[in-house]
Amino acid sequence: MGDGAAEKVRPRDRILGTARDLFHKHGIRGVGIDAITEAAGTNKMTLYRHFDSKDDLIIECLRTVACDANAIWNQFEAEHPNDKLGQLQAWVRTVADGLKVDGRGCDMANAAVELTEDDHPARQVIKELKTAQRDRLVGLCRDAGIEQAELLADTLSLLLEGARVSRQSVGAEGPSAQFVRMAEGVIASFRNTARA
Amino acid sequence: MGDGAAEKVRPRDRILGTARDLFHKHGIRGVGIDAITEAAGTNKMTLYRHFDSKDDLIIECLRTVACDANAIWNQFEAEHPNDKLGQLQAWVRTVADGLKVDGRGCDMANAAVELTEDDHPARQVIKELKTAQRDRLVGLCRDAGIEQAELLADTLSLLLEGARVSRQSVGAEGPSAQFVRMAEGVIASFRNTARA
DNA sequence: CTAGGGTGTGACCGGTCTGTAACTTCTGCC
DNA sequence: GGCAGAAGTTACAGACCGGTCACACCCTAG
Repeated sequence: MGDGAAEKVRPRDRILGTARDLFHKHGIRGVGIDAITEAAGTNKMTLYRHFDSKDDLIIECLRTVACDANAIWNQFEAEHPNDKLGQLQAWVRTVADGLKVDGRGCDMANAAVELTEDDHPARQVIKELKTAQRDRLVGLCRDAGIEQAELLADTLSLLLEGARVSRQSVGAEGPSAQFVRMAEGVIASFRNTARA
Repeated sequence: MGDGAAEKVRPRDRILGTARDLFHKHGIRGVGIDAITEAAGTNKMTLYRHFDSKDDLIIECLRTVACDANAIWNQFEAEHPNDKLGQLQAWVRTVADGLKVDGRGCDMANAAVELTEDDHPARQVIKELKTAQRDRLVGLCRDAGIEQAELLADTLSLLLEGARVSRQSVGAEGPSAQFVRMAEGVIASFRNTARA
């Protein structure tokens, strides 16, 4: 029931999509393989034919998350061509909207919290993808003409990461509600600092 | 073996201490009751005689974490009497040291990430205790003569929260390494803002 | 000495978890 | 139409989970 047109999607992609959704909502450790296959309208054997293990599925999910994030970055560039500062402001706005809409934070960060084993295969993937995101933000800040681009990018990163986890701890009315004001203030502060 | 003097500690306190330690290291969902009782040198029945359930134990652990945090706050006051700005700087330094030493973040925030059920009994406790911490930081900022005390406190909160989760994602050499510089910069910026 | 409360022991329950095996059914392509 | 490969089904293995039970123990207070 209610499947309809979506049925044409390959089982692998259905599994990937629903797993990502369920992991996001209930946490990685809070979702079992059976729940994923059932929600994806398939079965356990098919899942294990496409993915070596749950860990493999987790990693593949994180990659699609990063892929979607990159698509949004590209959208910023398309909507504000040759306006790096506009792209940075779009980033702030978009990210702040996400904070209001979604109660759970960053899938990568959440995964890092949940998967506590130091040698978990997903850990290096998380580090890799998170670092790529940081690099992209640093590049944007640098292109926007900010002197201390790394420091601004890192500051914005921590503010965002903090806002997302704070939202999960104390809710949307907590400190995370001030994210836009903070981010814009920090950006303005860095733009005025030709001295330093 | 290796117990010795610590044997005089009551089972309840041993359970509480080791549970807190294991939860911190491996995450709440990553530690079973059996692992706790074994590490605490006791057994499951004794645990359940002192705590109604695992959820109850989790909540009690979080309370001791908050209690310890409050003790550190009191220490700041004792070491820098009548010097609110000194207390704020001590907070920054202490918190930054914690970032270097400990690879896992805030137990409350981690618990909020792990316990995804909206009505989980620990969630309201987390919210309550986190709010209390925020209030204390706001009070400190206000007493230090900062005009926009709430905004500064919230900014510092998000920076810290973000630094702790970033450390788990990309390691100690990532953005979290700049926490002190960011925090001091933000504080200085708020002190100079009598205008605004 | 004795009574009683706190503690330890081992078995057990029902449930869930990841992952596998053998077999059947469907689907797309020549 | 028929064939190969993908997908579905059922059952199962082995481990672990939170939680309970009946019972034996020990230590201390009276």
